[in-house]
Amino acid sequence: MPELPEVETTRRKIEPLLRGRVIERIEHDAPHRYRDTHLAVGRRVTGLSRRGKYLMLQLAAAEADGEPDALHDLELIVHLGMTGGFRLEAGKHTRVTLTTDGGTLHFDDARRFGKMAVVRPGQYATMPTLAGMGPEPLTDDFEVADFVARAVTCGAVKPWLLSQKPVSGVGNIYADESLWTAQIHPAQTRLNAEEATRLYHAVREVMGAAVEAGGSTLSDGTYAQHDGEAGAYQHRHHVYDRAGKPCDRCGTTIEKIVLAQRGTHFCPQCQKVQRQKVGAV
DNA sequence: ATAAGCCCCTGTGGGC
DNA sequence: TGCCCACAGGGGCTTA
Repeated sequence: MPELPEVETTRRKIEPLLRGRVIERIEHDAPHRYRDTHLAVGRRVTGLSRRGKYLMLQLAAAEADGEPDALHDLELIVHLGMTGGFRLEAGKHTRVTLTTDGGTLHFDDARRFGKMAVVRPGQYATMPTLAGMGPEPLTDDFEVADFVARAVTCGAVKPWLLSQKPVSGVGNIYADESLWTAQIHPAQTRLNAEEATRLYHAVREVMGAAVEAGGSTLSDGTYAQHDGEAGAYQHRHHVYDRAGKPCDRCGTTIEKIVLAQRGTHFCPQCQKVQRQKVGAV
């Protein structure tokens, strides 16, 4: 469930299970994927936060006893990858088992693209995407003027969004949905101010609505939350996984292409590539 | 410095 | 039915 809305939904749902708990064991057999997890043992989870698609558990000495302003001296970073998620029961694809004084959570990850690491707070040198993460789309840190200025020189706009640099947390689904909303072709380069402004507002609108809906869960239920609850935003997709169906805005058949190795869905009528006029006033 | 390409993994579904 | 290929919501690394 790896885009911002799904990660944020996961954060909210597992927070009550973890906040204030002391980690007793973290079991797995892949130390290169789940780095330094032994450092978390014996510490108390004082809070759960999120940056882009990364979850972080704030850890403090167990004696801190859940005080909100306890000095947390380590962070457990979790990235769900493509297929990662927490479960109450162990399953065929359980990769990590996290036991606290309040119960057990299983990290399931069929494709094993998920990662964990225990680090000093803010020490993200081994995670370059996290270290260079752009602003959160739903906070005031995400500023239209800055976004517009960067978009003027950007390469193909969809890969640019996926880079996590202009804004954090946008993945394949929400990139396609945002570009449809803004009526911009995913392969367009160098947006003008008007286009970039539309895209800025589209990203905020789409991400906000998706968080509110609890994210997207595909029809096979793969991306349901730990308690089996599904998100609802999949019912509001306009282009993602809708190739061959009519555009909700103009009725033209939605197309699917491959762009930067990712499936890309768009309306060829509403989202035409605009060539910027050289020397335009 | 930035961008494009390949790679890491496993499972599933469609086409033959 | 069985096999093979293509594809799947991510990110890191190498190369140009």
